[in-house]
Amino acid sequence: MTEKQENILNTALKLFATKGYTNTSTSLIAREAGVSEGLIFRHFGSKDKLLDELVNLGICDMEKAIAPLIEEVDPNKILSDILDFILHVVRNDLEKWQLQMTLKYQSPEIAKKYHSSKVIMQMNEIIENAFRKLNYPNPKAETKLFMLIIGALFTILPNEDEIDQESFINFIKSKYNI
Amino acid sequence: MTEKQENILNTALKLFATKGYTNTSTSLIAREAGVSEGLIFRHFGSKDKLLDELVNLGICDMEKAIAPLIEEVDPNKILSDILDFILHVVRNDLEKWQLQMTLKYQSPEIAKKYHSSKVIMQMNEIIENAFRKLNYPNPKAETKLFMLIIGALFTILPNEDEIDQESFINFIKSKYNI
DNA sequence: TTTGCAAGTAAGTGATTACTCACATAGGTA
DNA sequence: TACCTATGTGAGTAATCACTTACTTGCAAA
Repeated sequence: MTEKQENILNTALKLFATKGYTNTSTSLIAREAGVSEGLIFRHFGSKDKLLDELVNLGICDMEKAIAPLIEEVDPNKILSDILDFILHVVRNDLEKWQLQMTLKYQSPEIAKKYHSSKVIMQMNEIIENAFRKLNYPNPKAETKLFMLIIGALFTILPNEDEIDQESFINFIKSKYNI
Repeated sequence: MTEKQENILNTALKLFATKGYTNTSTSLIAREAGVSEGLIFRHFGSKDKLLDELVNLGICDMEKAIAPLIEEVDPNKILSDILDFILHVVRNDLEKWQLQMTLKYQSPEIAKKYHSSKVIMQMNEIIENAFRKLNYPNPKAETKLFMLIIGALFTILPNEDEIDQESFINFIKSKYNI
């Protein structure tokens, strides 16, 4: 992985996440990344495959992020950690994760691949297990709602100031008694 | 409003909602609507203004939809009716409402206009008032969460079968004791 | 030293984009 | 009848799109 390759990936990630996939041209990516447009196609083949590559990298990041949760036994800590993680991401790593979360509006086919990936299934399992341990009557639906809330947080939190972000996360925690 | 004008509006609404704004060309709209491409610009000026027009019509629909809620006094009925309305929309009028709900991924500027429109503020008020009547300790945050859930439902419900749709809505109702 | 190959570029390609313009057609009014 | 205006069209426009091609450059192995 050369420096220019990384430039392309970082730039594309930023632009896809902020402007959207179809709204971002390959010529703009090249210009912002400081490379010739042809290089994008030399390394990644097509604009589609470039997005695909970013999603794959996102899946890797996701795997690293949930790794500590797999061994965690306290269900309350699991839910709490996830919400803290969201807050951390929105403040520090937004672009990287926003792309994954808004993927369904960028490219439905690639989104499908992502949402049926092993990590997402694993994430589901971890959360469902937590709700089961906590004796929630309907852990499956509870998980679906929790995942829905997490995803939507990425679309509203970035527009709020830090205080509101934190107090809203704390409010959600209180709804789950954590 | 001539028949061809309405064709353009209906077709654009369908395509913007399903394919996305930037992914829908004016030539495709014209072809699907059975009119010449020039007519779109004669009547609406630009692709942007066409979207704007659709959003304005959406705001009108929204006003009609929440009108009955303004006079409703039972807070539980308000929340319940809103969730039922979501279910009804997803099943019968999806395209029309999906555009509004996914607007932030289509055109951030126009989305801003929509989300700061009078109707949305009113909707917020109605829900917040309901939570206040029900003595929820934090009605403002509760409203934000409720709106967040409603918005996100438009992105996940359409992919599920009718039984799952209904049971998930009922699950959410049960979370609010309705 | 020579060879070979990956990295990188500049200048293209045809297709498609949003949009314009000259013109045709109809229906109502003076 | 003559004229006007709104509705509508088809063939354009320049710009931009994703992508290709012919061509360097730099570096490492033979």
